[in-house]
Amino acid sequence: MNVSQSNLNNSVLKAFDLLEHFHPDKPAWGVRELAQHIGANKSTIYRLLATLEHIGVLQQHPETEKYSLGLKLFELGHRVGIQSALVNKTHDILEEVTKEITENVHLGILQSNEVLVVDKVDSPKGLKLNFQLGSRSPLHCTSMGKTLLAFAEKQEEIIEELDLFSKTPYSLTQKMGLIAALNQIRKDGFALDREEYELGLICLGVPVFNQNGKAVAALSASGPANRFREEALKDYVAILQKGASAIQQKIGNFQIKF
Amino acid sequence: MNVSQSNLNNSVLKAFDLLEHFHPDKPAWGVRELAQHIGANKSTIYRLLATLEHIGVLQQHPETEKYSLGLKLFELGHRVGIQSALVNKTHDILEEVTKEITENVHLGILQSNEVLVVDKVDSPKGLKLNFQLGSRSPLHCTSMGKTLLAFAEKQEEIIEELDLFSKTPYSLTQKMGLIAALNQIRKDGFALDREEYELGLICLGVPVFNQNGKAVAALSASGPANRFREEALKDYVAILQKGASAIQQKIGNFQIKF
DNA sequence: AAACAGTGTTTCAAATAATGAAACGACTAT
DNA sequence: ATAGTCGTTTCATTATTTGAAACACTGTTT
Repeated sequence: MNVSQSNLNNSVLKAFDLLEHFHPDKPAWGVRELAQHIGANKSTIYRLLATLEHIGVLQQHPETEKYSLGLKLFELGHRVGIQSALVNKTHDILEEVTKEITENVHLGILQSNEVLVVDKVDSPKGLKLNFQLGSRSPLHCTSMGKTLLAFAEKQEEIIEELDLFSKTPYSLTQKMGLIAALNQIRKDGFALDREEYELGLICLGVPVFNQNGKAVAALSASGPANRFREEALKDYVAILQKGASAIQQKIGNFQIKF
Repeated sequence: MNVSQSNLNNSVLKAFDLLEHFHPDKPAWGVRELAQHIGANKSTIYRLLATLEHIGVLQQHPETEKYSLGLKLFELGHRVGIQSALVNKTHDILEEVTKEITENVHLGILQSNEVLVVDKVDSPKGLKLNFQLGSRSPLHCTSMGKTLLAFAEKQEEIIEELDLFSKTPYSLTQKMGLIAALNQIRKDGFALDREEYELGLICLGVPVFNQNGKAVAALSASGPANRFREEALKDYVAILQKGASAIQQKIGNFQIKF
């Protein structure tokens, strides 16, 4: 029934496929509900959910009886190498950058043709963003995404696979335009996102190189468009680049293994 | 062969059992190595590892070919409810408490008879601790643990299950002594750990109640013993308790579901 | 050079576990 | 009462996982 790939373990694939459905937009599921949504048998889903609940990977709300992601995942997620190899060493730097730039600061890496947010520090000013830790954003319409893409080794390959959808009227939706933008970013050393991802939001990103000169992450600052002063761009870039080199010092030849 | 419980999915249980072996002390495993350690067949472990790698739950080091925890877990771990329901709302408060108390501040919850560290802010002073986010500590010899235990609903039940091992010469290893300490903690409203967990380390913990009056977390400050001033204890407690009530305001009737 | 010890990987019949339609019990609303 | 939910269990059928052995590859030792 399942198009089971080679000799991978089917049950394990199904279990993690299940977990994927627990995202912020729909964090809690009942048995039938989820079975129907996936298009699988209720019994199967019931048993998978029960199994995952039994080991704490899911937790069940005592009243609604719906399942949501459990503390075992919280625990495992914080053991991941990126945490110890990158974030633990560099969080302090992000704090400093945030203090100087007084905007929301994010650290992201390229993964599966998206930006994965691996660390962040909120702006001391009010406005908070919903770029959560562990969340993903598109490459073509974010400052971190464009930065990572501009310095990526397999740039062309990745671009071929991208869906250049229009997130706002300002998003780059044409391959040619995106490539031109990326060339400019490589020259400038930074990427600007003027409301390409969200109206009213401007982000600025710079690459973070490891000591082998490979771009392993992107550092960005984000704030409301009305607070952005064109003439201060140079200063913003300087602060971010100072942070990026500070990170470079700390991480040695760190690299994401893929 | 496996003592498979009721009708839980065996493969899923095995997969997560595998993942448990990737802890900070041994973050990378090869196929045979892990198979031998678990006492399972190489083929089985090989296929499980390959499956988990295929979906990004594990990643393989390009040179050593050993497996370690992957970014998919990072992503899932940060989606967990506790994150959005507790940490996201209260991290700012932890920052403030840290500023005032100028020591390492942790937020922990009771889970599986241990303290699970769900948020932390490092002291502005040098000395950092190795209480990582997502890590677990024993209940009987930590300030957060004793706090949570002192206000736990099923206190007696839990104590019966605890192994009161001696982490340092100061650890409480007798049931009677622990119970007496817990009674005192309930009276005082705070718990002190004087090198019970680690020599040279003193921690102070207070309970965090939700708006239904249930103790859902513990807030603690930790620092080197030689920096601890006996006469400032009241001030420390006051700062922590102020933070705890600020958290109480924010979390409503939040509760861990178990 | 040849034998050896160490990896990870594939094979294939035998053993086991997952599957799903249907029935069940426990609700709630009509 | 009836019909609609829900989660849960049953049991024969089906599909998958299993593991000893063989394989391919590496580097080391004889």
